[in-house]
Amino acid sequence: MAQEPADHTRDRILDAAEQLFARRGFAAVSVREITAAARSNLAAVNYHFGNKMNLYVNVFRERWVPRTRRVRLLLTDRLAGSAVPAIRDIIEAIARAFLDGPLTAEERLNHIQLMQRELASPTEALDMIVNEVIRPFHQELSALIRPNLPATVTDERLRLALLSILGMTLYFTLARPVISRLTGCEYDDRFKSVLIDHITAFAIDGIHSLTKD
Amino acid sequence: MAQEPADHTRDRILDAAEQLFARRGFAAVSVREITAAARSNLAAVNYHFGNKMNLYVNVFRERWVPRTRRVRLLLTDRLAGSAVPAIRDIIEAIARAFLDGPLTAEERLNHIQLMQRELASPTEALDMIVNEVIRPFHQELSALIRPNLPATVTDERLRLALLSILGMTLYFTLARPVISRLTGCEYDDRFKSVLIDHITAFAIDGIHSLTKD
DNA sequence: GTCTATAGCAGGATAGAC
DNA sequence: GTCTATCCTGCTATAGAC
Repeated sequence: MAQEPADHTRDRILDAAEQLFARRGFAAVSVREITAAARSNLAAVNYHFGNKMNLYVNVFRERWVPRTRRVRLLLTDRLAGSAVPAIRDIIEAIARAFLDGPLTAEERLNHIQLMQRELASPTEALDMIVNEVIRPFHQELSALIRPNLPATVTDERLRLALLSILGMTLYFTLARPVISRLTGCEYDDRFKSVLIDHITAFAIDGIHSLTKD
Repeated sequence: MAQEPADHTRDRILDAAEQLFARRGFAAVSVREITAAARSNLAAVNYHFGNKMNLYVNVFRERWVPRTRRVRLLLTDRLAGSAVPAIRDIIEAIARAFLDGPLTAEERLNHIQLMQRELASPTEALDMIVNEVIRPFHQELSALIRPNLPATVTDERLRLALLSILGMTLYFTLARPVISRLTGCEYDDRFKSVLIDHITAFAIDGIHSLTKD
């Protein structure tokens, strides 16, 4: 709500807050740390956002949600070449978006960790992102996959399959601390492309289960 | 380290701490809350565990780890009927263990939420449970699945497939706040059995992808 | 819009009586 | 092993100068 000049302090606070909330969670991060990282004054959070919780919600509003728009546009652009994209291309695009998408490594990490923390401790931010981002995203993907399937497949089964694809992909991202320890693999370019290939192959055959019985 | 009588206060603190840490996370819970819930004195946490962090780690040591033993025994018992259990039975047993296993609903929720919080903010507890529980569990499951597959399937691909099955299953549990909002479904018995059937069918066909190319 | 200073409180931890 | 009382640090939030 600044008059006309860009409010730099406010932006720096949002950036610092996103990073810290993503890495360590709402309760573990203090306003002092955030303002120090943003090279601003302790009182700035209260001036610009009222209180700490409102800053947290605004990280989702002004950083998390806009970023999903970018990812989604790129994903649908990539699929826009054909009127009815093949299932293989849809699945690979999903996997790639989460593991190796248009975001920088740091943005992607922030994004996924914030999401994960909302799953663990839902706040009012979760209702917002489910309604504004996740639900439309699911509907869009369902509409893309639907023409590839026989009409006998129910909407519920399609939704479960889509959740499974997203689930596998997200798990390979969220469970990274465990998977790195288990496999000894860092998430470098080689391992990420192995994962994308694996997810695509596994899910294509998994989808076939929908067309049986 | 009590002399001979069972140390009841210590147990009540562990129970209360597990519940609170699982629901809201380490940083968001105070020692005061824990001791109040355990109907014990504020100083009891420091007396029995030294400090708050050590209490947290002991929740994993004395509650989380032993519980996995129970689940694992039951899972392998169920599969012990046949020398080479069919893939279908293995997958279904895995899905059932996480969604509808031998634990009470509250135990299962505590268990999964604690795991999720370690994924989001790893502590020394994560190294312990990866080494003592998760790695042996993966190895055991790999050994069960292996005889069902052609020898041409590499260990790495088998491991990725196993991670995918566990990933789907865990995702349907971890992402419950989102999935309930998206689908409007509560996780009642009907929905859980739908999920188990879906995961089993999807993963069986997904596994087929290993035997191609 | 930014700063200093501080109110006001909740947190973890401990000392020492019982 | 349990309790009370208390220390002291760190927190959020605000008042008010600039």
